Amino acid sequence: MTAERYDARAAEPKWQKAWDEARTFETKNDDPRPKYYVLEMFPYPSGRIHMGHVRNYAMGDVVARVKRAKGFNVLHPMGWDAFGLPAENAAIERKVHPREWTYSNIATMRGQLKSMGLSLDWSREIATCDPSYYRHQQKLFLDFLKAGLVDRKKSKVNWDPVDNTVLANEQVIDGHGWRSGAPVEIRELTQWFLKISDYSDELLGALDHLDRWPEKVRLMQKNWIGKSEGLLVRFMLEGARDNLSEVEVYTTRPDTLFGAAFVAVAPDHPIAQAAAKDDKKLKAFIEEARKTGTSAAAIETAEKHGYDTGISAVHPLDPKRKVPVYVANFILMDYGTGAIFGCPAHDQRDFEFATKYHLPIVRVVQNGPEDAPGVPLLEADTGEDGTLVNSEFLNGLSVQEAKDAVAKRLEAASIGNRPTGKRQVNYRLRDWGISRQRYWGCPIPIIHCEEHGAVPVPDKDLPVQLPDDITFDRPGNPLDHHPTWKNVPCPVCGKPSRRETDTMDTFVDSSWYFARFTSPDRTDVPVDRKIADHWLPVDQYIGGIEHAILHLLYSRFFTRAMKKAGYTSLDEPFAGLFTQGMVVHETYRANGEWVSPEDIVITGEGAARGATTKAGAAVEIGSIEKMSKSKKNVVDPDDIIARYGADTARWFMLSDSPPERDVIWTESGVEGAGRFVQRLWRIVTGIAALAVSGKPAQFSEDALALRRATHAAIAAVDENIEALRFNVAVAKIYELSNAALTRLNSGADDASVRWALREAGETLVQLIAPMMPHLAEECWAVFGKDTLVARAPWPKAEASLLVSDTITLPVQVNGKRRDEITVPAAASPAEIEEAVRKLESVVRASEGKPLKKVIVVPKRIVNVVV
RNA sequence: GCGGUCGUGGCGGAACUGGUAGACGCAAGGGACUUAAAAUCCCUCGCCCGAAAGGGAGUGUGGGUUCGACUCCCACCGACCGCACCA
Repeated sequence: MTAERYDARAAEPKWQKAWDEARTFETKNDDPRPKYYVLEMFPYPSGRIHMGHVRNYAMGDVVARVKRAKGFNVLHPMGWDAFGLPAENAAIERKVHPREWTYSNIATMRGQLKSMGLSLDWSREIATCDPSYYRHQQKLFLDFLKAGLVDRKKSKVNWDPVDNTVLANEQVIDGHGWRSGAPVEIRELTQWFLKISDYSDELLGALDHLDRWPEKVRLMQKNWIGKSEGLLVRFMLEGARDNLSEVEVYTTRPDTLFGAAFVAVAPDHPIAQAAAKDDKKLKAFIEEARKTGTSAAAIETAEKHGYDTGISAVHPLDPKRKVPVYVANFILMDYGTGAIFGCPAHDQRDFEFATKYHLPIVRVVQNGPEDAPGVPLLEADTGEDGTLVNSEFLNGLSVQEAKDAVAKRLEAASIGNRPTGKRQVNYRLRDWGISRQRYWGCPIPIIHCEEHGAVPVPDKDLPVQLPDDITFDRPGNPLDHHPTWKNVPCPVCGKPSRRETDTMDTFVDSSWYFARFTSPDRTDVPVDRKIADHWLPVDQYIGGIEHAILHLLYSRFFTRAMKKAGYTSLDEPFAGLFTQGMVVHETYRANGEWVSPEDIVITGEGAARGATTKAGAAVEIGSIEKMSKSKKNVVDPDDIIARYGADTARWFMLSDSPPERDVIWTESGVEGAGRFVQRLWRIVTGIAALAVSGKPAQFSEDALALRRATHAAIAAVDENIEALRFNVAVAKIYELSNAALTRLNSGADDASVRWALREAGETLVQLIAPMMPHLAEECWAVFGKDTLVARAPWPKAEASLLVSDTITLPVQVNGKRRDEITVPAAASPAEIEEAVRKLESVVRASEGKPLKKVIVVPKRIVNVVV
């Protein structure tokens, strides 16, 4: 047996070179085998890869390698989500050109990814900041424009005052910019929009068929789209100026119409605006409401305020009833009609409002005697179970019946030739504003002419390239400050015109890259339709949960838009989605300063667990958090790869924690993974040293036991990898390696044992190959193979070795395990019962009393009831 | 507030559709080898009683269904995540 240690540092580059030279992972589009497209979310080239990338790409690589071994033609590409703000920040802070900064980061990170030994087809690499990519994106934009999927409109936008740009609704989190974290302000700008809301219902409905997506993500998207079914209701007004004779409200609870206590409109509603013309107080109120609408702090504490306009609204079901019209700060102008009727008894906001302004609170839905009309409500009753009361012709109906009855009655009634009510479905999802006032993004290919308006850049002039000579010496968009770039003739009339200086939201870049990977060599079109239709959808997409809404929803829309524009034939880009957890690490502080894990020593365990710095100072162990530079709890993949090798890093990322949960990075965990690499190496070199001849006709009992372990491991590892339960697959590999090592250490005089050991060894190598590919190749060579294990077919479990002649069943007495019994596998339940009744432990436990019942569950368990 | 996910040893976690709870790894303890250390190998390792054999309770808490519950149902407690004036 060799005592040499496995040298990852020497072996890993060697095998990476071997794969490269054999073009092992380059994929041909015309390969006749069934296709399988594995994709991990491509990285932003921030500078260096982090452990999260290692985990993400290790998982994807396991899937890619296993599918390849199973005979699929696997597409597993990599690229760069390369436009974005950090490049501009680097330009400002360090005077580096965004392009230079980005490409140098890409070079570094490409090198790091290559050192991981991922089975990627690098010949398909793309970077979204490259004109060879974004020219097609500009073409797509223009085709979407033709297809009626683009809109240009003035709108209130979320303005990020730190990044100096517009954000989509999805990019505002708790009133703060998703990247800068700055409180978002509201501004009015003319913006380009992609009409994602045209697809609201389809994007919602199709979620039901995405059965290989996490339930959680589907639910988040469903809530985001926010479908509601309701009724538009017209209220006639008395006392409004500017000929505003009515207000239309939107409601999902028309059944509660007889509980209406007021009508409220948004501060920006025309009625509010008109009323404010000769009401200074109202004007001030509206100003105030606007302010609180934008400041993030106010949103949290937001108290409901209203202003009585003095206008009356006539109840549409009973003209004798009149309710006051308020302007209220909690009404949103861009949802529904910007106006509501308030029913305090059955809506919590309306309840608070009515309480504050002493408006009547009348219950109209009753569910049980405790809801009697005389009993005052302490809060709104928002339940939809119950029966209508106090509601004239609706009395006695259920909520659903009443909704229908009101809708029918109002649809039939009309004022001025228009029906008083109209059913309407509303969505929370708004159109996707894609204009960004930034330099480092895809230019929007439009030229503004005074005469001809927004004119598309002709195809022959694409791409509209970003100019290189730009400066970042003043705030705002460098494209707008550029002396010449934006001055171009109108494509229609040739008169001096102005180029659009906004660039596209970078989420546009990532909304179709998966399609571009299918034919990245086509310079003439964004995608080759036939090839894209062949490869798409992505069979397995893997990435972080943080993209549950933004990226995934945009991509689903974009895929439909591409279909409409004639580029592909599919609706859904990702058939299978897996969201992996983060890599987290303990945090440490000494004297109020964050301390890096490298600089501390852990002492004790359990409650006594503590830490000191290497210099001996007391260290406070903090919470476990996502690795971040600011908390110094970062472990650099390069260091780990240099010290242990890529295989160890990959193995550790796949072990222990379920892939969808966070994994805690620990020093001892990596060491354990490193030990396993050496142990496997010893097992393999030990087995390889044994003399083996042909497959024996007879196996000894020991040999057979090992063979059973081998084939059970194949079955279990396969099953768990298919289900993406990498941690369990790893455990099953440990079991087989333990069995093999034990066998090896207790001697192998028997030829059939040696054969079984050899089988176990080779199987082990194949099973680890998707996770630790370099070690596997080295071991494969030790076994004398002159082929790559990366090209070897996936092992198959022999069915005959997965079953045995006898089985051991646990025996319970009254549900407690008391004994076990070994019976022939073919034994009938009656025979088993017979044998169990005679068991000494059963006789003892029953104390001579007759057995009430014996339950035999075939192949599982026997339970005796005494 | 609404919606969701999850609570299992010192730690990460496993347990197929209701059928031996704690696989596997980490940490810990003991031993072998060594001049010594590292590496490696062997043994022990959830809790309580017991020298052992064996026994008892046990998967956040309380109840229920079942021959049998980590798994299903009800209520509660806790952690995490998402949404949050969407009419």
